[in-house]
Amino acid sequence: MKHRPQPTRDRIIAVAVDLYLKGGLKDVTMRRIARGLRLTPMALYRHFKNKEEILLAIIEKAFIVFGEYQFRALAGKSAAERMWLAGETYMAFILEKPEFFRVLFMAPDIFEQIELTEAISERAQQTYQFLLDRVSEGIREGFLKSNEPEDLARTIWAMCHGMGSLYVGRLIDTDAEGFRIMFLKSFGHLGAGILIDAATQ
Amino acid sequence: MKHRPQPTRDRIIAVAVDLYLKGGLKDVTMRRIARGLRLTPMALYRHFKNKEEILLAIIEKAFIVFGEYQFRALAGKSAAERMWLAGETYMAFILEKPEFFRVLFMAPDIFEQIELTEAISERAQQTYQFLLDRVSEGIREGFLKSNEPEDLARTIWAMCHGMGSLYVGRLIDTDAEGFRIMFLKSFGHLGAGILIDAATQ
Amino acid sequence: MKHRPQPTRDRIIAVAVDLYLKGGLKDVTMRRIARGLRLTPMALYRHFKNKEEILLAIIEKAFIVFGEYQFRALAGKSAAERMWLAGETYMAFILEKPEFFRVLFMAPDIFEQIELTEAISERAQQTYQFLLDRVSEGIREGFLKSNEPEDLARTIWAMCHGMGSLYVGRLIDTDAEGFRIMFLKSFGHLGAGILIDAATQ
Amino acid sequence: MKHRPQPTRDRIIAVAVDLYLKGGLKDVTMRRIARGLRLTPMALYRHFKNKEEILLAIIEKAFIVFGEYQFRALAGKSAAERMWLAGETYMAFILEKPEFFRVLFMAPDIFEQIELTEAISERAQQTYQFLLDRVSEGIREGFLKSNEPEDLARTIWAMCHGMGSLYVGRLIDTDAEGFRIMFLKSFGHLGAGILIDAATQ
DNA sequence: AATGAATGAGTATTCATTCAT
DNA sequence: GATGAATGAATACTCATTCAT
Repeated sequence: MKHRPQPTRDRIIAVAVDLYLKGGLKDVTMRRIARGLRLTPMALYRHFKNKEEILLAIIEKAFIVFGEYQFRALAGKSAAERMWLAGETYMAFILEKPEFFRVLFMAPDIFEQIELTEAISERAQQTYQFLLDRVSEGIREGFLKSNEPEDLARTIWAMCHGMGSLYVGRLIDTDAEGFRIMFLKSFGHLGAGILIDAATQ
Repeated sequence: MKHRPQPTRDRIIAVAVDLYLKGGLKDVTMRRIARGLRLTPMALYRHFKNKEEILLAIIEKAFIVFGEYQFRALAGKSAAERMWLAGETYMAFILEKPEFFRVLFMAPDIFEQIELTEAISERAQQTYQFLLDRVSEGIREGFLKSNEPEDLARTIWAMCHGMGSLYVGRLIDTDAEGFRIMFLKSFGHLGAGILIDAATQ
Repeated sequence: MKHRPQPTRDRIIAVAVDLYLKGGLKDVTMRRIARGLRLTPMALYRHFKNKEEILLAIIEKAFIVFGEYQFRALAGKSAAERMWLAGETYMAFILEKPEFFRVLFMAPDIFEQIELTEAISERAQQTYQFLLDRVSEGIREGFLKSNEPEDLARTIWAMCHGMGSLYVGRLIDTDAEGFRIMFLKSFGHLGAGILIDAATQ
Repeated sequence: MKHRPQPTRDRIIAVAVDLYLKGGLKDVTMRRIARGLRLTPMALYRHFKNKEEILLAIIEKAFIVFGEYQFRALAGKSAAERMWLAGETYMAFILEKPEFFRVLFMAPDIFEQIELTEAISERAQQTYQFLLDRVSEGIREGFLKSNEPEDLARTIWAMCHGMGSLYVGRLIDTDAEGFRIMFLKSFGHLGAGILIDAATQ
C-alpha cells in the first residue's frame, strides 16, 4: 500500500542537481550532498553505488525531462505547426528548466569526468534527428527550402542552442519574458533571412 | 629601454594556460604548474599572490587572444566585408583556439570560482557591441534589414555562438574542415532565410 | 535424530574460508561474505555475534583439517613408519592446504586481531607433542638417537616448518612436485646428517 | 656543515616498522605513523611520495640490516668456520632483529600489497646463494657430503628459517638464551644426523 | 530469518597555503 | 628568488555495526 518509491534517492538527486547548478561540478561532493540532506556522507552509499552513479542519475533525469518537452511538439496538427512548436518547446525547456539545459548541453565537464561521452552524443544525435525530421516534413510540405535538410536542421539547432547558451550563461542580460521575445524574434529572422535581398547572397 | 621581461611570471602563465587547455580547470593546480617549471609550489607565490591571480591571468590571456581575432575583421574594406569577416574570425577563433572559446564563453566555473562575473559580462557586452556595430554599418550601407539592429546582432551572435558551442562541446560530430563548411552554410542560411517565401513569415 | 544442519551458518563459514584462502585476511569482510551468499551484511548477524566469531570459525576449521592430516600418520604399523608418515602428512598438508598452513603457522595477524594467541600456542604445543611422541617411540624402538628427544622433535619440526614456510612464502621457487622431492631430500639429510664424519661434530 | 640526513624521514620509517611489528600491516596507516610522530598525516608526504614508498623503505632497511649480518660470516678463516658463522649470524639476526626477520621472511602480506614479490624473491635467492657458497666451499674442503650441494644448502636454510619462524612466531616457548641453545643443538643434529645408523636411511 | 536506513570511525590522497629560512 | 617543513580542510570511499522493522 505504501511503497513510496525511494524518496531519499530522489532527494539526493535533487540536492546534487542543485549543487551542480550553483557551483559547478566541483561543488558536487558526497559531503555536500549529504550535508544538504542532513545525512552522513555514508548514507548516500545506501542509495547509490558511488558518486558516478549520482552524476549519471542527474543526467538521466535531465534526459527524461528534455524528452518530455520535445515530445510535446509532436502534438502539432501540421508539419509547419510541429516545426514551430519544436522551437517553442526548446525555448520553454530553456526557460523552465535552465538547470537541466545546462546539465545536458553546457556541461562537457560532467561528461568527461564519467565515461559518458557516448550517452551525451547519443542524446545530441536525438535532438538533431528530431529537428531533421521537422525539416524533412517541412520540405515535403513545401514550406522549407528543399536543399540540404541537414544544414537547415543544424542551423536551426545552432540558433536555438546559441540563444539558450547565451541566456543561461548570462551573456545576454535579460529576464525570462525578454528572452522569450528575443528567442522568437531570432527564430523569425532565421526563417525570413536577415539580408535585404536574399538573392545577393 | 631595459625590457624587464619578468620571465618567470610569464612562464608561469604559459604553463597554467597550457594545463588549462589540456585538462580543464581541474588540472590547473599550483603543484602542477610548479612541476611544469621544475619549481617548488611555493616559488609561485613569489610571482602571484595566490591561485586566483593566476586564473585571472589565464582569462586575461584569453581576452587578449579573442580581441586579436575580432580586430582582424576591421580590416575589411566595406561594411559588408567587415560583417563577413566578423563571422569568419569568430569561426577561426573557435577552430584555432577552442579552449579559449571555452574559457570565455562556456566556462561559468572559472568565473564563478573567482569573483569575476563582471569581467565576463563586460566581455560579452564587447562582443555583442562589436556585432551590433557591424549590423548598424550594414543597415547604413543598405544590405541589412533596417528594423531592430539589436535583434539582428543578437541573432547573428546566437548563430555563431551556437555553432561554436555545439562543436566545442562535441555535440556536432565533425572535424575542423567539416565545421568550417557547416559554419559558413549556417551563416549563409541565416542571411538568406530558410523559408521558401519569406513573406509568409 | 533430526540433524539440524544450520545450513546458513555453515555456508557463511564456507564463504569466509574461501575468501580467506583466495585473498587473505584483508578480503574477509562482512560485506563480501554477504555478497557471496546473496545476502545483506546484516543477515550475518543473525548467525554470528560479530566478525570475530567468523574468524574464529575459520581458525577452528583450519585446526580440524590439520588434525585430520596428522591423525593419518598414526595408521603406520611401526614407530618408524609412523615417524615417516608424520613427515609425509605434514608435507601433504602444506601441499594440499597451503592456505590453512598459513592460517595456523604463518598468520600472526589473524591471531593478534582476535584475542587468540592462546589457542594457537595450544595448537603449536599439540604439533610439537605429536612429533615428540614419534621421537620417543623411535628411541624406544631403537632407531633414533636416544639423547634429548625434545631437541630431536624440535629439530624435525623446525625442518618441516622451515620447508613449509619457505615454500608457502614463495621463497623457494618450485612447483608442488619439486617441493615434494625437496622436502623428502631434506628429511633424509636430517636423518643421515650432512657431515662427512659425524663423529667430528 | 650541518646537513643532517633527513632525520624526519628516518623517524617515519622507525615508527612505521614499529607499527608493523606490533599490529601487522593493517596497523601501518599514514594517520598512525603521523600520530606517532606528533605530525599531521600530510606532513609525511613531504618525505615520501605515498604509502607504498614507506613500505618500500621498511623493506629496504630490513634488507640492509640482514645483509650486514650475513656479511660478518665471511670473516671466518676457513670454509668450516665460515659455515659455522653463517649459522651463528643467522641466529644472531633472529635474536637481535626479530622484527626485521619478520619483515623479510614472514610477511608475505607486505610484499603482496606493493608490487614487490620480485624484490623479496631476489633477496631469498641471495640468502640461498650465500648458503650454497658455504656448502660448496665445504665440499671442496672435504667436510661436507659431496652430493647435491643445492639440497644441502636448502636443508640448512630450512632448518635455520624454521627455527627462526617458530621462535619469532612464538610457537616455541622460550627466551633468547633458550633459543640460542636450541638453535645450536638443532644445527648440530642437522650436521650429525638424527638416526642411529645413517646407512639404514 | 532477513532487510533498509543510517552511523561513526577510519582509509589514502590532493590541494592551497603559511612560516621560517 | 626560491626552498623545506608542515598544516588544515577537503576528496571519495570501506568497514563493522546499531536500530527499527
